[in-house]
Amino acid sequence: MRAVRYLEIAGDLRQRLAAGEFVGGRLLPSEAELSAAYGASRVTVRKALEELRADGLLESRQGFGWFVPADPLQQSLGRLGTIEAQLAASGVDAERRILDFGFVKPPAWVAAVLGTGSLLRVRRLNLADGQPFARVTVWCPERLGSALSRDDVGRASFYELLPVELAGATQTIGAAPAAADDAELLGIPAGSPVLVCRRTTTSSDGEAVLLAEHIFPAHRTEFVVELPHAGSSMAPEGLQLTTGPNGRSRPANGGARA
Amino acid sequence: MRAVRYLEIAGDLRQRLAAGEFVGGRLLPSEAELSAAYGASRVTVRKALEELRADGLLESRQGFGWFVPADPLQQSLGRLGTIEAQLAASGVDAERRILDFGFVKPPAWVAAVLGTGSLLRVRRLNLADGQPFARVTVWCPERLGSALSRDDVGRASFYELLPVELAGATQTIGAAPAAADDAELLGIPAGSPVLVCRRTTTSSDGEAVLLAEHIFPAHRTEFVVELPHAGSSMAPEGLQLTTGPNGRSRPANGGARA
DNA sequence: TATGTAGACAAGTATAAGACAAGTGCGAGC
DNA sequence: GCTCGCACTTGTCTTATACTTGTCTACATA
Repeated sequence: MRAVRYLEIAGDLRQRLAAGEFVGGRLLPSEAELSAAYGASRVTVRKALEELRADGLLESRQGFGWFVPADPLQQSLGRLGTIEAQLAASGVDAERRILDFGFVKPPAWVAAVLGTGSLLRVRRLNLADGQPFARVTVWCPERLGSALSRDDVGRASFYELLPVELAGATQTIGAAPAAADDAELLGIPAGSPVLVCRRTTTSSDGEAVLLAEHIFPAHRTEFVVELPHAGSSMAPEGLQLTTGPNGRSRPANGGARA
Repeated sequence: MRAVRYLEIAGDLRQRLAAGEFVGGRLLPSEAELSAAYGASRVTVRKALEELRADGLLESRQGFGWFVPADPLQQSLGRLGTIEAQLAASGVDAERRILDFGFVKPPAWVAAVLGTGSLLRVRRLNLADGQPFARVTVWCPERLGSALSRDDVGRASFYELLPVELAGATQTIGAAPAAADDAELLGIPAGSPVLVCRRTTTSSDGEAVLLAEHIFPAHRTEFVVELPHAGSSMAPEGLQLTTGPNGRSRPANGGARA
């Protein structure tokens, strides 16, 4: 089993961080010192440090050093409001930038919902006030999507465009490490957490007609559910918690980083 | 009947993978090493590896190596049901292991909701069929919590225990990298994504009486929302998307390296 | 034809060693 | 008070070697 040096060092530093060795506003040893201590080059040590930075465990300032951030990843919670209200209040324009528009063969998990036929796939980046806000992929059967142009999907929502009556939807909310391309589009480090929301919309005749995947950067986004009556169950009404079938021990992101 | 070499190798690798020989954020032996070990050419070994890649068991990156993917398939979509129903149906026992029970001064974000007075804090680990399932922290005002014993909270839920009438709740669903201690409890690597659900429950007289934080490993958990009518908005009914104040400066170039 | 072997090459990654620019902290000197 | 320079830091780049996967061709064998 091969080992990767910088991941080893990152793991060791992670342990030392968890042990509280560096807390208290103190700086870590300099890259040069760490390099000597671990017997690795500065490039390698740096990669390990970048790894921890991507996890929000460390920060650095040029000319100063590496340190444990004062508030490691909390915040961004607290003040709440609807997205529409926020956007309207601050007068920002919600731009939709189409990244990709075309008919493709769906991957397995999409085919399981919409069928294996050719599907219209639209990938776009939603911007709020110029800031990337969400990476969206919409899948739609060719039968319905063939009437749509690239300009259509940039102007209006699929709900308004599709010539079918929509009945209901099922939405799943999960989390995952950001893929490299999504991370770049959203302006976040690869591997940092993103909220993944997949919604299957069905028409009034019970057929799945739309599958949308929204990917939000976790540090800027969260969902809020208002529950008029608190149920006795752990999961609130309207929400169902599902567990995956596997107890697979999730490996460290050996390659998930890039 | 002639044996097909690359299928033999694939089968052997499958066993070794199932035995957990390679998990853990490390790399498999290189194709050259496997080639020597199995006495087969690199092309043959490669075909075996590709076989496992097709099954989602392995991934590779050019110049890096083969590794067990961070995301063990999606699935778990489709099969829906409440957590209670699922647990009951599969006959697993949902154990609650109390980690911590005591009165403490709340951190700022809790004090903002429940006040700055001393609070009962219960930290526990929820297990489903022996597997860690969620790390839960419950905060409760001393006035209400002083009547509860450690055994009480291990046996029943707070909803059943509190002598007040509960009116409603607000739940936020977000994602974050796992803290080191949570990661250890849940059996996942530190920094990997977790779903963070915080629910504030209010009594019938409008006072916040309970604050619960559930932390789920993202790769095993996702929320499902059933939406009878599809709204025209991007965010489904009952869900509001909120953006944080975003004062936090994320590392500008964290993982932006391609 | 299907399968396997052997080899070569391109492209990407890991690591080392070094150089330089730019930012920070601090003390000497004014 | 103030500026200046020095020491030290991170940020970024180059050069180089070794190793890895990705892809291809040529050939052997049943």
